[in-house]
Amino acid sequence: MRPNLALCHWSKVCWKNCKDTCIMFKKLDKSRTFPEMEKEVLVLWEKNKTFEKSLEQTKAKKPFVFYDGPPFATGLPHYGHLLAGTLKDIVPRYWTMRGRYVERRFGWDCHGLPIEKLVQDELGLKGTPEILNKGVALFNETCRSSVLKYAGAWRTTVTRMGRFVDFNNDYKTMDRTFMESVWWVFKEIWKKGRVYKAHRVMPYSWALTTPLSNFEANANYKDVQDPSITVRFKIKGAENEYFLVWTTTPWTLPSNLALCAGPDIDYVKIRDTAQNAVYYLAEARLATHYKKPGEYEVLSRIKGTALYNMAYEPLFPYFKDHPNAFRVLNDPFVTTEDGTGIVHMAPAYGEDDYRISIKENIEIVDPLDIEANFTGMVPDFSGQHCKAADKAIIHMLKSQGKLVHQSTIVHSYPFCDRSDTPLIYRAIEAWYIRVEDLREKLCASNERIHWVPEYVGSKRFGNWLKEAKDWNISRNRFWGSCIPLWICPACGHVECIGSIKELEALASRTAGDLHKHTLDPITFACTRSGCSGAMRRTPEVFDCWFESGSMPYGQKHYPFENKELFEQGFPADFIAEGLDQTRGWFYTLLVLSTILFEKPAFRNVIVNGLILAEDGKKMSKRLKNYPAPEYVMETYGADALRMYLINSPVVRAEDLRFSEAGVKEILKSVIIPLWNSYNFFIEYAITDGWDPARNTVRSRNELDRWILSMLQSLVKEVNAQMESYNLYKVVPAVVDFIDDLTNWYIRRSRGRFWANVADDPAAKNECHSTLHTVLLTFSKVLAPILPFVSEEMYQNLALKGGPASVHLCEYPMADESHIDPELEERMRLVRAVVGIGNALRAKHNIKNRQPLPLATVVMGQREQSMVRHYEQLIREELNIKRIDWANDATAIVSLTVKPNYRLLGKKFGPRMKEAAVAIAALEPARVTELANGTPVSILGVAVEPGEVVVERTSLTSGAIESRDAITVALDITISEELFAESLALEFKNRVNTMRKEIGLDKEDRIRLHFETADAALAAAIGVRYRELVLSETLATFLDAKIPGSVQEKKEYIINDAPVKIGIEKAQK
RNA sequence: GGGCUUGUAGCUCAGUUGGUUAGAGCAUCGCUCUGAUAAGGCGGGGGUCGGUAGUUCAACUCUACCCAGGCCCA
Repeated sequence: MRPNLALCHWSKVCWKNCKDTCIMFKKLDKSRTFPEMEKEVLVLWEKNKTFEKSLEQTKAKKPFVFYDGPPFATGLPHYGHLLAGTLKDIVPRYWTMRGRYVERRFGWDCHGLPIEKLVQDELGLKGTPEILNKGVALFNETCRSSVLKYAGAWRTTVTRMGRFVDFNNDYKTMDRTFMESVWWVFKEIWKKGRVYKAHRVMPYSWALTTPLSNFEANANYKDVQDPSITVRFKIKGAENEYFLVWTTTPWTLPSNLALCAGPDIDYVKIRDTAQNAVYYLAEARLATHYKKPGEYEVLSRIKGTALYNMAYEPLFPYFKDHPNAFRVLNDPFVTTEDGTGIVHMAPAYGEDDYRISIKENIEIVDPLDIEANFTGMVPDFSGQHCKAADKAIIHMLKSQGKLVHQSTIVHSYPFCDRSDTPLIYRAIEAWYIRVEDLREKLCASNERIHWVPEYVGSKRFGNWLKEAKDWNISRNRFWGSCIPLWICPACGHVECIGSIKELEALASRTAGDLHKHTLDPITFACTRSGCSGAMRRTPEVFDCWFESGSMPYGQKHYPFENKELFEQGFPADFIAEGLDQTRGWFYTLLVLSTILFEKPAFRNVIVNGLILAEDGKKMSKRLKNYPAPEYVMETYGADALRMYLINSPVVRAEDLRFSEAGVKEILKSVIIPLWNSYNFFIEYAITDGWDPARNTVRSRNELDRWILSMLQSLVKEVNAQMESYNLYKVVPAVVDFIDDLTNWYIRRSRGRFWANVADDPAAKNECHSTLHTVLLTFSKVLAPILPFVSEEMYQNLALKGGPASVHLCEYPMADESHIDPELEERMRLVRAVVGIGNALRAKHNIKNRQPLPLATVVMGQREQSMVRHYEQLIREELNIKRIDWANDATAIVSLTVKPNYRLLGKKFGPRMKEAAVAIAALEPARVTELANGTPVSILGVAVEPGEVVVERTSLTSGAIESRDAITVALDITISEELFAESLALEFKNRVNTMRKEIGLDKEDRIRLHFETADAALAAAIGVRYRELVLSETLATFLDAKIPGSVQEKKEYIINDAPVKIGIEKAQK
């Protein structure tokens, strides 16, 4: 890594006697961008097999189990995936460095509607009949070959993000081993008697010939015009009396089997004067149906309960002999918001219809085929599509005098998201897992999970679990794991298969692929003795959430392989997914693990929020309202993107408006300053030929000890936050540390780095050692979050013979012996004093280069004793000749006291206001006493100094400012001498600027020439501060004349006067 | 409609068990520094803490209702 060896600059003073050569650091290439650097690091990892090595070297260590929630690879990864990927990288990297074995297998979700829909489009197949017609084999094989179409692109992007994850040893939900484990899971549940078959009314797409989940049905509501008709049902045994019933789905009327009234609703029996008929309807609905009071006459009033069991004549003859049908039922779901208060029930086509009818022992009838055409059960409309039959049905009712009113209604109606056809609600036979009786156990499992943020687990997820519903696990589709139930058509016996071996034994043949088209042909003799039927598999496939929830078992092919390995590593230590998985993966993992093992499947989970576009809308390719991830990574780098993401509210499950400026900001506030510090160190280490083997770590210098203390405090803090999965608390701590490092430690240490080695080799070694230690440790601290820049730094900073990558290092643990809280406090005070001084200069418009004669610093005795030691430092920072220390500021400031409400509020309670007035009114002498530590009595209660806030206001208009308990006063009188010094410093600044501009190396000696008409300036430079100028500009010669032979000439302005400067490089 | 959640400066966000001058970064304006710099420092302006009502000596914080956004569910 470091090919360039150079002469050891330390050879004269080197106590290790390395004499001729030292290993040098690699000089930084300033033309290289961060993305370019990152790509080189990727090549390095690839070449050195860094990820593989990190696994290898921890193989024997305690596992830290991570489950990767599998994404669909039917599209390219977006920011949501990158965010999840970042979390899934940072935590495992961290624990790897903490010495745990973290297997990371990438997972692919291969089954389900997204891919089926794509393939349907690709093959031009509209619905189930066309798929069956073309052949399930062709369809499924096309799915198989298409599902990983984007896998390559995923791998590229995920790798570019820096994620260490195993793509070679990945898992796919379509793997035969995975699918076999799914069978095992299902059979375990079957054996526990939790599987049952039932009807359920669900949204149904006739175009796709499949039921949809409510969620899918909600995705596409449209305003449509539908018929709105009121029909009359003739009451049995009464002449000319009818129930009035309203519907917007006339096609369900042929399947009508009952009516329903609300038990507590008031109904009226009226005579319709125009039609001369008697009608029953809800009293509350009268006004809607009859505009004028004269149109009807009320005969009697009755409760809904009185209508119960009244029989009526069927509208249509198709099911006239249906048992228990054609009577009025009661249920509180009926409202009087619309219609007539009497609801028509077609049990196959409405959720309430179904529920109430089943309770009343009315079996459903469903005279529609899979494409929703009427079958021969309804001969009048046979072959007509249900929606198309509306007109003919209305026509027939009208001609038979059963239609009372006809109009249309515009309402919001769900459509199939994929085919854009209206959905119908329809009873579908499906397989269920009983979950409702498990609610308590689910909650108990959930108690054992550490959620970040906490509320997602306790509130959102907890509430959901309390109302868990039985789980419909079957889908009438093709490309999925098959439900392993074989049913005998002769006797109805059901056999659940839990492994390939079981199936092969029963079928006396080998079973290959486990997908529908290869599995369904496998039949076997009924296992019930005496039955000669041939058992066939039930046609449904699993809900793919069942597979996702089976992932812990499937990826390990448990229990067929890896039995012990799995059991040791279950539950997983960590998963991370989006908030939208509350009802998805989080739920299915928990349900299955609770049924199987009465445990959660994971111990810790970070839930991330949604990433929106900067305009607050969803990211949309069409709207182009967000920058492409590739562009962001190639412009700012993956490190910047990673840190931006984890420093945002998304890691607390809140939304993030993605902002390119935010990524740039991370670069500016973290990565660039870090890089500059690193560059600073390298420059001087190279200049001095400093060898990291010489690192002493401990230093006598207070500034060194301070930054080392701050470093160890940071390490402690970062570990604490990482251990509790609070990733969002890490970046602010890091940013603070970078500020300490660059704006205090390095700035204050420049002089030491610039000094000659020979002057004090030990001191020089201490500052190199310190900064080296800080940067090397810091690179390890940052490694999980900024894997690239930390690697780049590590490669250059690390000692030979150590781990080959920062990602193979042990994570730093806080060395408490370096932490010195008092030192940290002292430095905080020093920086406060300097801060006030700088603020005063700014306020009075005095440049830092203008030396000032005196600063008076007023602070408490204890604080003063902590800070006085740093007088030299403060003088340099503030460019002040002398500091006077004082602890009584009464001459320059006035004191006012205010109560510390938090403390005194408890003491005074309701008398607080009174007390506040009394405290404010204290006489100056008392205030001073109090400020100096003497308690005072307020309203008869002793008030301690700590219970009040003392505020200082300057008495004079001079340069005085107070913050907290510190007051600084600057003497801003500028003597002729100080002014001359400022001129010299200005000149020095111009020369050094010029040195840089003309490309001189910082060690080059120069011959310096200048010309100016300003006599004071010329005197300051050439005479009074001649030595200062010479040494500060590395000049060997200084003359107030520029000979014509000088090539480099420039003109500058100092204090309004033009100055010409000429520089020649001096011979060594 | 229900559960959860968010609303604080132009933008992105902090804000302890309620405690009185509501903070930071960015942006903006002014000043300034620079022999590590893709830089840095100091200062100014900028807020009825989504709204209303209540509890309290005291509310950004607690309660109720309302408004707006989000996720999940119906």
